[in-house]
Amino acid sequence: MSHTLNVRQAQKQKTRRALLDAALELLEGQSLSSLGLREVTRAVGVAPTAFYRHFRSVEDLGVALVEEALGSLHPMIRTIVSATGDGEERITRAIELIAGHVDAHPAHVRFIARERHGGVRSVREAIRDQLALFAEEVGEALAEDPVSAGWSEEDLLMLAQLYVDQMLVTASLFLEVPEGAAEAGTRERVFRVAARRMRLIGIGREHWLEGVGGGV
Amino acid sequence: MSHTLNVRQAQKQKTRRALLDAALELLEGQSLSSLGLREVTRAVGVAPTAFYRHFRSVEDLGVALVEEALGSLHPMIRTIVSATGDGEERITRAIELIAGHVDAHPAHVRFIARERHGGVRSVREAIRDQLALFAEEVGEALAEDPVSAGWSEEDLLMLAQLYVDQMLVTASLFLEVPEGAAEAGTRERVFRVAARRMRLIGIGREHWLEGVGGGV
DNA sequence: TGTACATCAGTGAACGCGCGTTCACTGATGTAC
DNA sequence: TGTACATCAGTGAACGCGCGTTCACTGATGTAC
Repeated sequence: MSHTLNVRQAQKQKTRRALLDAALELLEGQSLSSLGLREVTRAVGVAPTAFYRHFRSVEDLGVALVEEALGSLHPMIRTIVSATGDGEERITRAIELIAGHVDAHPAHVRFIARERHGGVRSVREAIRDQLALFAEEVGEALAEDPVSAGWSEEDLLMLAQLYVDQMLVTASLFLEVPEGAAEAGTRERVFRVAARRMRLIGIGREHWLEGVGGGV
Repeated sequence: MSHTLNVRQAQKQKTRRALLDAALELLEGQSLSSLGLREVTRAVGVAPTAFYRHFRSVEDLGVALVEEALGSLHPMIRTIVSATGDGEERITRAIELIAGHVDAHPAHVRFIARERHGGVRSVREAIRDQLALFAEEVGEALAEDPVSAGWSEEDLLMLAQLYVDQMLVTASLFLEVPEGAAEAGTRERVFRVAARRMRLIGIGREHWLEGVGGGV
């Protein structure tokens, strides 16, 4: 037993976590490309130089945050796509899950929405790649649904990407809901608009093959 | 005639334009929240202090860029929504217009995609407000289409927002198409995926009232 | 048209400040015997 | 268990640099007479 309860490694992990958490919090009010190394270490309470024991640069830390933020999203997607029930039930359940996820991890959602098109290339690419994996996974789940009988691979992937996109759009709409007295009303409105969008896409899905099946 | 050909004003406008153009170019590789005032003036070739003759701050310049970038988008949207022809023709034409817009104003498209969820509140709000106006306008245009007979105000606005969103998503996909030999193929693929998405939404639109009209 | 004064876009020096990175270090934790 | 040495996460001083902002200025353009 050489590495059980290694105090040194445990402490290092703790500092690393603190750096990631502090960065995520600081990023609620700015973009990654303007986040400073000293800003992060100051928030944690360690010397600036300690940063280099964990990350090469702030950009590097950003890539680590992508893994974390999209990692927390992954199980939710699996739950949504594997849900049973009729269309309307599934839509309601999916949006509830999204709203719950935004409540649980608002900083993760904000980070992904902001940096998906943000100013740091490596972070953009990491997000793009992860979302492509999500879409593939959703595509595979869709393929097993009887509604998808007769769909081409390409059409399924298109639909999957649309769903993943909608999920992010919906999540970032919930993020903008202000806290306070009027919150409930706005939140309800976001919920209804999101449900309508999902419903319209679902209807398009049901009738997709009607226009294609003709004498081609 | 007191203000015809005012040389002073013309010169001032020219410098202002140069500042906006330089900023837009610098923003291809970073976010507004990390863009420096000195960086912009250096690119233009004026003293840092000259900046203050035109903008209070970089944030202020950012808001001006929103007006400009979304201003260039506005006529395109009007053209798309007022187009005639059958569904498939209109989709093709719309995507061609979007691709053409991205070619003509890549920096505008990038700026909006990046700062829509970026780190500067006033710029986010300016973009949100302008896009809400676009959606309203598209909603009004949709209302006049016979296909929209029987649609509620709320449903029309939802569809309009979905179209505006898709337009931006499509534009930012074209933006990512690399230049060079393989460009044509990737561009073609973006075109096809975008067309499929529009088609699916269009099909959802055609059958929207079928599920609602029941005995409720 | 000519002159005397006003305006104001752009200048350039100066400021205090926080930045990222380097370096040799310290001292607690880990390891070998 | 005790001792002697190795490892390495975190320190703190120091660096050169570019930042945003202030200020009094200059000199071309505009205006009044």
